[in-house]
Amino acid sequence: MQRKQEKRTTIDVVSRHAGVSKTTISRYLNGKYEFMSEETRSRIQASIQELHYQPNAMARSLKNNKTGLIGLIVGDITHPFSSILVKAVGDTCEKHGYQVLMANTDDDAKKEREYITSMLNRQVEGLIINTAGGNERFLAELKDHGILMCLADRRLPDNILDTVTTDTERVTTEMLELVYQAGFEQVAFFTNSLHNNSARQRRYETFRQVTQRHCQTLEKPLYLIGDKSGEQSCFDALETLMASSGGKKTAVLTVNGVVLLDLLNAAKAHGYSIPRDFGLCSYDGWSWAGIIGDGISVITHPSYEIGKQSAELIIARINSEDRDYPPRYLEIPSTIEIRGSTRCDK
Amino acid sequence: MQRKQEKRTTIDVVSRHAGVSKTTISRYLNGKYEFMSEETRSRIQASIQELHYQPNAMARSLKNNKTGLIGLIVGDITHPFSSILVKAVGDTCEKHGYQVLMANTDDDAKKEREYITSMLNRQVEGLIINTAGGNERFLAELKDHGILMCLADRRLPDNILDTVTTDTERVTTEMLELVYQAGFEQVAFFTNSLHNNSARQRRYETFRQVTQRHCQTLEKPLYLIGDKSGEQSCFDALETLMASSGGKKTAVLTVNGVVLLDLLNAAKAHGYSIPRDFGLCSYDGWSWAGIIGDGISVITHPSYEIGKQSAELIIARINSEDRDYPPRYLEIPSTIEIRGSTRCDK
DNA sequence: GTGAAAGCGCTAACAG
DNA sequence: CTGTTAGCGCTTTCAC
Repeated sequence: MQRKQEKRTTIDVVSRHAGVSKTTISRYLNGKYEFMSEETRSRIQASIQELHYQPNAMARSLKNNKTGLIGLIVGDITHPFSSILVKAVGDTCEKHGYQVLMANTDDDAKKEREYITSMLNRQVEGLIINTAGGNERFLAELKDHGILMCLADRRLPDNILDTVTTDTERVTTEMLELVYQAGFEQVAFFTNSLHNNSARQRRYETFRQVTQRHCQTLEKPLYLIGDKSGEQSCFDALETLMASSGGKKTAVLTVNGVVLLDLLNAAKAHGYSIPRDFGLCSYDGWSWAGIIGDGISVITHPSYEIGKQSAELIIARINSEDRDYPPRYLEIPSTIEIRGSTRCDK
Repeated sequence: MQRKQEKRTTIDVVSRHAGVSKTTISRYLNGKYEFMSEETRSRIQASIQELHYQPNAMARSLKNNKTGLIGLIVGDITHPFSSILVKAVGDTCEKHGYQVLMANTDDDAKKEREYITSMLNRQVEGLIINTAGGNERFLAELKDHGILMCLADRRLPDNILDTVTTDTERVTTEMLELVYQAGFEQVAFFTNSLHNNSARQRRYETFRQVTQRHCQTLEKPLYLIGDKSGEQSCFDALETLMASSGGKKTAVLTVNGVVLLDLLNAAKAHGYSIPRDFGLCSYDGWSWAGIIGDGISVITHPSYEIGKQSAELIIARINSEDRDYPPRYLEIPSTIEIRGSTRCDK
């Protein structure tokens, strides 16, 4: 048994086996049955079955200039948002006969550029990008070269590309208003680095605006938590916050599930109880948010829908006659779930 | 601006621009600098830069019969295990110059077959499969056709393929012994369907053996929770268990994080407190397990390592001279974290 | 209805 | 050192 490379059967072998030309086989493969007799057709079918023939997709792509491949670039596949996005994109692409080439950038702009380039060399027909940020110029150039792209979740200034994101401003405002209504007098914002991350920036910016309207007296509304060693810096930040709260009913909004987890650990370490010592709400409605204490109030990201719509947008553009129509911009609604963590007992 | 398809520059254009033949360009691309003068070399370099030339990877693959593509099939990308696996495979493949074609099967054997076939048509050089189960024959046939595969986490009978999994038997035994030592008198196993899932089967089988050794008196040690509507059936199962516990100190082992979450919800609904009313431990050391109550004792799956080793195995086989060497079988150690949920106060 | 032949973009003998 | 030539496996005119 020394097959090693075991060459797959090619169209040539099949054509010989069926006693017709490659052309006819090709026609058969592409469903152009009107160009052959009933008999030829069934003979070809038999040969293909017998030889277990499977056309080489690479060769096909080369000729057709159509690979049926869509590139998906995510910042952090480990994050639940990304994995749901991946699933949605996969499901949607499959429905349209596309397959997904995926890469994880660890939110590194350089890696992002490398993967995009590599995928383009593989002739992906379009790209769905959850961009790490910092590649504005690069992406703009690609667009000028006629590369088809759709941004998922994170935007670019001026929305020069198809974009699917959420109604962050609306849902953030609503959540904060609910917290104030519940009786909290001040709210702090815990986040990791805002650098190059348009989603977090939008969250913070809205927070800032709402906070201003409510005549915030809190001396330090923003707490930056290190991206990596979140636990310790979160522990310290919480201490600072509680020390300076001046007896006012205070709540915290965490920018995502990761920071939320850091904060919960910090609270536990400090011996704080929620919502007795401080109120809490967060983005990212991860499954466990409902069973911590009396439940954490959350803003849930429509991850699946973002992925689905991103795929639909890019496929629509690929299949469109005029691929240069103006960029589409979609905002998918997030949802709010109010639970025990934002109850305020005066 | 009506570029539409905007053809990319090809090797032909570059060769003309640089005033040399395609062959020389090709040599340049493949780093065979010894075959050209210093001058030619720099001229080519200049042309490539100027024209922004990027070789077409498809065409290259077709010629070389080497795509640099590895297929990754996961059962459920939404599950943290899978997303970490994907990350590990991606990282490792990148290190070796491979790229990942990924697909999610929803643990559906038919989808699995379809995706595998489609990937093979795209000439992936090897496959890493977290198999849904039920495709034993299909996979065995592929192997006979010389297809290179590595199984991740879930095994096949007889280990006919390269496989990377965990030392489930050891770690399960150890965890259960710790629970008995802590003072619990009986342990029940909560799981979703064992059908076609070798990982769950191994967990249950080990549980069963350990339970027998401890002269289990519990009338019903196994509780099957529906795969989908887990909450309700878990609620009922918990009720049954508590009703039949006969005053004995009882603990529960849940087969994964999903069932654990269902059980926690059920316990909350019933008003049970852990570990006062029953002890609890689980597979899947998800981040939140540490902050529920006094922490949940968990068995942590070495997901990243499984992915990494799977990729290493398949790449090793691809690059090997004799690709037919016997299958490798790797067991990566899981780890145990004991927390408050398995404390037993008599 | 069917096939011969050219070619997608690249690589690899083989000659010079 | 460099170029000519013949394909990789498939699709597509164009002719019979």
